[in-house]
Amino acid sequence: MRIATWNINSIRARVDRAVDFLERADVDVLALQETKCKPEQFPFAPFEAAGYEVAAWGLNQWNGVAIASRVGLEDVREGFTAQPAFGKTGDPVVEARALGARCAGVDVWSLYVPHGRALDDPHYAYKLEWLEKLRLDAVGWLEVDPTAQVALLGDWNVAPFDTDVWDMAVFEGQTHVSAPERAAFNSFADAGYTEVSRQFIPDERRYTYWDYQQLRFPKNEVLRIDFAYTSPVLTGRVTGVTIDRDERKGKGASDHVPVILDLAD
DNA sequence: ATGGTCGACGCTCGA
Repeated sequence: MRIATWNINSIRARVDRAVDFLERADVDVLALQETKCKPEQFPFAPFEAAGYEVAAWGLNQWNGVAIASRVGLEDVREGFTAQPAFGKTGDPVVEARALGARCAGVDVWSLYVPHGRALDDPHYAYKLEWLEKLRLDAVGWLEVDPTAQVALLGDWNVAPFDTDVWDMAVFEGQTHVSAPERAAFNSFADAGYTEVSRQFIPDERRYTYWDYQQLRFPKNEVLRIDFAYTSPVLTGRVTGVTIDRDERKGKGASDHVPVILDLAD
């Protein structure tokens, strides 16, 4: 089985790329982030024509997560327990940043971790709380069933190592590289999860995100921020991980590329 | 040529 994660940066702008990718890469389950639409706007038909069921959650033009599967899609969960809310003005809202579903016995989570914006921005505290609450849930699932097969897939908006950014000098005092963010990210490993993309691709300069600004793709000014944590039993099934850099090429590319996990049957 | 991006509910916001 192959499962993948991809921050698609608008599913409506890139549905053809998404379905082409599923077929070309022979992917069974795809976790999508930044779909940027409500379910009633989601282009389900091309996925269904290709043989995939889709669960989608979105509240407005921001955020949005979805899971496409051709191996079953059960027990869909919008958000996790105690997922924090955020609102710059007005009442805080639980944003569409986490969607879970069971696909062929694997609890797949599509995660779009808050960006943080700046170290002194309320969004940064929100990001840290969001990760902590997710960790508590992830720990709880393994307490209930230590053999649970859980995949925490998505855009984590954290660069865990200095070599995950093209130039640390540029990131001095910025989000994505701060010690609290890195500690929050690493706490999932303390909880028994393994970040398998690093395990299988330990090489430096294997990036997943090239900002559109400042010609960062041709200049290779990039980040590694898309990751896949797997629970112990699922980690034992992972036979390989691929970062599909080619998906950043050409007209109409997302600014992120897919990360693909191969699982033994 | 010393700049240069996208996507969305877009005269602006978020990444």
